[in-house]
Amino acid sequence: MITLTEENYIKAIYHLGNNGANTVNTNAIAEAMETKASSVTDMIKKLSDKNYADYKKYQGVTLTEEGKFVAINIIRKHRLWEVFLVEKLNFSWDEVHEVAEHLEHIKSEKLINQLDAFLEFPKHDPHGDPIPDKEGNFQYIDKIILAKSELGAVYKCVGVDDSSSSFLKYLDSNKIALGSVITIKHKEPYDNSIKIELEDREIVVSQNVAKNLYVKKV
Amino acid sequence: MITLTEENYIKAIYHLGNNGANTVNTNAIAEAMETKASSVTDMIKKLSDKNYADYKKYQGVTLTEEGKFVAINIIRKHRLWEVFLVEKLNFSWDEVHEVAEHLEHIKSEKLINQLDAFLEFPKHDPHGDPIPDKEGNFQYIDKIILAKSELGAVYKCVGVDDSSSSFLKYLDSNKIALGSVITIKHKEPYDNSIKIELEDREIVVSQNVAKNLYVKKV
DNA sequence: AAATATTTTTAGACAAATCTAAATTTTATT
DNA sequence: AATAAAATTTAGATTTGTCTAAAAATATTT
Ligand SMILES: [Mn+2]
Ligand SMILES: [Mn+2]
Ligand SMILES: [Mn+2]
Ligand SMILES: [Mn+2]
Repeated sequence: MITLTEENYIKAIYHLGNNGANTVNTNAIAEAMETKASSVTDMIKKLSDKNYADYKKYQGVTLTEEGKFVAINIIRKHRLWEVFLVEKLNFSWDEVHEVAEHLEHIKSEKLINQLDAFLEFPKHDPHGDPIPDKEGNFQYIDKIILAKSELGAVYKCVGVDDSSSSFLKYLDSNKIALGSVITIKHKEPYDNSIKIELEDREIVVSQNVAKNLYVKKV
Repeated sequence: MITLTEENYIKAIYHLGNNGANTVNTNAIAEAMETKASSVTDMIKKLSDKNYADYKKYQGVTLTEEGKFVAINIIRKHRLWEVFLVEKLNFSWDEVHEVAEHLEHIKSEKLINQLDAFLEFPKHDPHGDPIPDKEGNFQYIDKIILAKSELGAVYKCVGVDDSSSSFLKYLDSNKIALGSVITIKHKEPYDNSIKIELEDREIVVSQNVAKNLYVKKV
């Protein structure tokens, strides 16, 4: 039996360690989970005992294959629920994360696989992140951050790195959505802001925005 | 803040006390929750401290108005999720209860109200039980158990008292569903079994079945 | 009404997840 | 290489929900 808390730690370790690739520090986990380092140490030991993580004192932690599988499954559930909330229940993309944070812990294979089918097997969540399939497979999109775009080139918006409500609301108010096609009109060296063309209008976005919006060449 | 465990106790007290009307005993709660009487006493004290229940030592417990409101809200969520699972995710009516037991604790007003709208404001769950609206209002159907039916009269099946998987599967295998119309052909005094006519066929159901199936005169 | 049985509560302990404060190890700086 | 700083772990408490065993209150029999 795996507890809700254990699941949240495993997911945090997975994300912090670049999809389970790198070792993760105690303090990084503590910050992500909004808890204290001592609590993290205790939990890491437990995850290690239960074979979800490899851990050597003072050396950080990595997920085992079993741990990665758990993480991917929670992420699958999280993202499918987000799609459901947006597509079927009229949530906006800045409202879904918090609710999905709870729904992701509901344990029923049938529930999640039927939900997947009901949503017609979506490949991406409302923020552009890939949704793993039943077996845990998923592909990354070949995307870059807007900050690294080339002058004059044409891109499509495909994801966000920052899923905070304030950033998503900023995009909404500027009518930038996933799928929007943009042209790079000017890259300002002084403050790294970027002027982009969007359908009928041109807007200037800050470096901050440019670093958190993923685009793909079209 | 109300915990998941507190919610489950409140719901149990509500159901055991006939929708919050009667006093409920410690042992009855212990049996329903599959826990020990001593644990129940502790929890009752807490619910009383938090003003969800009225409690006098050795005298049993009743829900306060606040407690009843909490109970009705959990029941609303439970039953809406059951409808969702059957209508949208192709669950059968004997599979939904267990999953709904978990989904009922997800805390989001918007989620449940949008789900209600998405399902087009259903009035009954898959077992024929009424679904409270946003304000907590709901009506009972004017129903009786099949055991109390009159010879020769025509009834419609409108609900079940026993939602156990085995009973529901029994009904499925005998093609008895909510909405089925039946005629009472014979009431056997010896073992209280009842012969009923259903569309094209006649079957005999035991007293056990007759006591757990709700019907309404048509 | 006294004795017995049943129900309920209390006392004390335990596991899970957290915290603070102190101790230890590792890393960075002089 | 020694010292200072930062990160991590340990020790000991706390809260929530549970348990067993014993005590107390209530209900049932005789
Ligand atoms: Mn999310
Ligand atoms: Mn979560
Ligand atoms: Mn149910
Ligand atoms: Mn429940």
